[in-house]
Amino acid sequence: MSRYDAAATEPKWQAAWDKADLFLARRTDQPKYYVLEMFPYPSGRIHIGHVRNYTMGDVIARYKMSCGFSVLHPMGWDAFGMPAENAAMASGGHPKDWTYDNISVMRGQMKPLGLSIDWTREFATCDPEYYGQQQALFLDMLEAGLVYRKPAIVNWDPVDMTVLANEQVIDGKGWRSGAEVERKELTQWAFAISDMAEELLDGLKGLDDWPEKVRLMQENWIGKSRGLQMTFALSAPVGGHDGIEIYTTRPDTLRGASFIAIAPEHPLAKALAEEDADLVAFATDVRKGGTTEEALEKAEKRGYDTGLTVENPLGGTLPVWVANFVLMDYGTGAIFGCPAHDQRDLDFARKYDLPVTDTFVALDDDARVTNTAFTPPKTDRVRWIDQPAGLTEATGQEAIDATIDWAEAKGLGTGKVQYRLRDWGLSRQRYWGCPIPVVHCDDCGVVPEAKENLPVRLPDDVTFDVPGNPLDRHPTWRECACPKCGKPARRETDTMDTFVDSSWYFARFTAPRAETPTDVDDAAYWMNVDQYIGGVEHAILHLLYSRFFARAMQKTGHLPQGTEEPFDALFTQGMVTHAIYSTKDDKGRDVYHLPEDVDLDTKTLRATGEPITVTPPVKMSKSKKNVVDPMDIIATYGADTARWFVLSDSPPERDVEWTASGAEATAKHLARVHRLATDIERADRAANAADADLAKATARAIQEVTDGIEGFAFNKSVAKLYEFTNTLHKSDAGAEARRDAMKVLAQLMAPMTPHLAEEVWSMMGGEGFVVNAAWPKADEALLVEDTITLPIQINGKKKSEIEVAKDAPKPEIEALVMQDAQVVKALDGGQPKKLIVVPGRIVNVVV
RNA sequence: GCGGGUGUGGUGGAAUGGUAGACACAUCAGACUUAAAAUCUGAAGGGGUUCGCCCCGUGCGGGUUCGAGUCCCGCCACCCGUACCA
Repeated sequence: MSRYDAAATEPKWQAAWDKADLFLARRTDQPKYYVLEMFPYPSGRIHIGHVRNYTMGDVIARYKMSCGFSVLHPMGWDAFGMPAENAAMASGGHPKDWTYDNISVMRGQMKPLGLSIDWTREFATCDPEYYGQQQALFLDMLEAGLVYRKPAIVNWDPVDMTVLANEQVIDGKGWRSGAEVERKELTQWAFAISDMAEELLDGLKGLDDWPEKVRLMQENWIGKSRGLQMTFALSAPVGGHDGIEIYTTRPDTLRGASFIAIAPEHPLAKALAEEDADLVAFATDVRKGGTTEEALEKAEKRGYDTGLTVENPLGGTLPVWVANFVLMDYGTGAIFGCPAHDQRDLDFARKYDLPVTDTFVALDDDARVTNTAFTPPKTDRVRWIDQPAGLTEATGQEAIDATIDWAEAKGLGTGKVQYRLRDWGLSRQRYWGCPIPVVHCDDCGVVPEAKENLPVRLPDDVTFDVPGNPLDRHPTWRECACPKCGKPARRETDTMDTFVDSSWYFARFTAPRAETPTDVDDAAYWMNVDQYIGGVEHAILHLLYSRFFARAMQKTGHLPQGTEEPFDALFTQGMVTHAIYSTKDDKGRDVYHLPEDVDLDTKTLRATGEPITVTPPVKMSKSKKNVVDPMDIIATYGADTARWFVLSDSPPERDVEWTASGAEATAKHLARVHRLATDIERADRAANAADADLAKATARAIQEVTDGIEGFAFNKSVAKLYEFTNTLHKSDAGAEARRDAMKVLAQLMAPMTPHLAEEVWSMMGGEGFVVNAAWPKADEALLVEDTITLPIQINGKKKSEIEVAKDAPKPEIEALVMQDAQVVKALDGGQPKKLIVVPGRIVNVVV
């Protein structure tokens, strides 16, 4: 008997599929199905997370093909971004070469997986054909008022004189220079996504096939809140200001206000700074550090007393402080602080010795705030102390609404809806991205490039030997003619955020070679994406930006109606994590090592014997070197083993810590299936009584495996396939019955292990390709069981069981239960306190 | 800090509020073999046992229920995101 030879079989079937153009997406009169996995960044080599992601998509794509859909399953490359420039800096090459080389390596690694991808649609976002269309989109969005320029804060490295990504700021210091990073304001292009906040929030309601958690995260990110905007009059006008406009989501706590805090960038703070050197020093000092929300939130809360006061409408005055925790971006850049009911305000008040005034107390507890702010949920009822709107007992939310009404009636302020969502700054001071197609003209100002001049191509002759944007220092690239007046002008040297590239690629796949960003006919046929699959790390930004782009593309005529929500169903797979292995260099910095370079038994580096530090598993990333190359599994055991292996065991939405142990056992199982097929091929046993049992098991397998695929529980489908294989293996049924069951097994395995499935299908005399064969349907009649086993619990613990007819009436079951030896023993002659019969499920006897 | 999630045997995991541990991995035992590999068969949560069974057990502490891995409250640990990593 010959062993199953994956190395020979897999290329054979891949060639056959190619020859038949099996995966070419065609517009037909069948219903269409668009499966998309988030496209990869070409980091160099595929990792196991990719295999997991693309195998899942392939299972769906092949399953839907079998179900009679015309399937679109494309692949491309999210090819712009920082790592290419970092590589150029580190090793002197060119980002373009690095990127295209990586793409070709990764494509070469993906092809052997036998994915049902229409490779004719492949593109990379760094292809001028793609980014040129993106520039056209940008110009249309500019015209439609969806893009504008505004000041934005960036991480500034004062030594390298360059803007840093958040990732490049480590503990508040520049990653290369080590200099303390400052927050600096630059004029940047931004998409007006916050204008669509309400729409984007509202749209979430219809996304029934998205994970609830993703919708929740997006909802919280958009952060709609209703609050009060009001102006506190300054006791004495200063620098042209006679009041401070604040925004608060807790106007109900106005009585507890003990100070006003304004952002260091607030116009009043800036005005005061002109004559106050100490304030300048304070503002400069608190500007140190990175721009992330996390860094800002975790930074020590610090303030500067301006000495100014404002009039409190409830009587008295409040001091005005400049505080580092007030953000100019949100609301009005000014707040009132209520220490009793906000921990941050309380910490601030204790630090600077400001009063703490309770506004409300718990219903059943008069305790006043000391060192922990009292912040019950807004839905809890509390007892109010001298509430401005006159409430005595009410929930926080009721009090907020009442206080806004009260303030509006008294003319103190107005209720206002605010969103946490900020506009999307898209300018990047980097080379390897899509050039922003505008020109700066001394006479005409900012002028859009003419569409006939697109694409604005990146120059190839650039170097990365010094920090900063090579486009900025290129000798000639900036120089151009103003599209409006024709005079010499300068190109914009900023490029676009790479999130722009990934915000419309799904639309481009519907017509990847069109001369316009999309072909509306093709988009109308293929959109929306029926099933989108990707990492949960994209739950907010990428998905929100794509939802915004779909709307923007509709407004600019690039997408048809009905595409506002471009992803009908979303599945977020868990992270593939792995421990990190590191040593220290002579400067005490971490040096990371690949898992294959490490001896885990001795916890040392194989090459040098140096002891390593093992850090608990986190998301695989190239920079931490905690990546595992799936190619060894593919090379050793074949693609089907790799595919089956990543699908089995772990539920797809859960994070998995990667371990390759077990790959061999997977390969053995697939060989066993092949052996079983060989066996069945040769068998000639006559039909017999076991045939019916096998038919039943087959029906159940169809049912359960299909349910698993439909429900993205591939691990359960795999478990059922193991079970069915064991059943078939042990079955005494006749040759024909076993052959029929084996054909079904091949079909059910086909989405997961397509090569082996084709092989077995052809051995069993199946017609054509298994992927084209209609998906098997379970015979309903065979799924029904006549008798069931009913467990008997005594006081909630299982003690016994009885066999009953499926539809046995309750009295009959009760009678049987009362005769059960265990029950008789437990009752000891008495009567049960309670007898609970759940038909078809369980019996509980309470004694 | 904030938002979201996860936690079950040695391991990955299964379980519409209803038999906890399906299905696998690793392990052990047996068959086949001169031997090994491969293959096949079987055992197995932990502890106790008079071999009938009994007790304990789903991160921790409470609660609801005839019945909780599942629902509620309070913790702990880890993961993802936190707007310039992609």
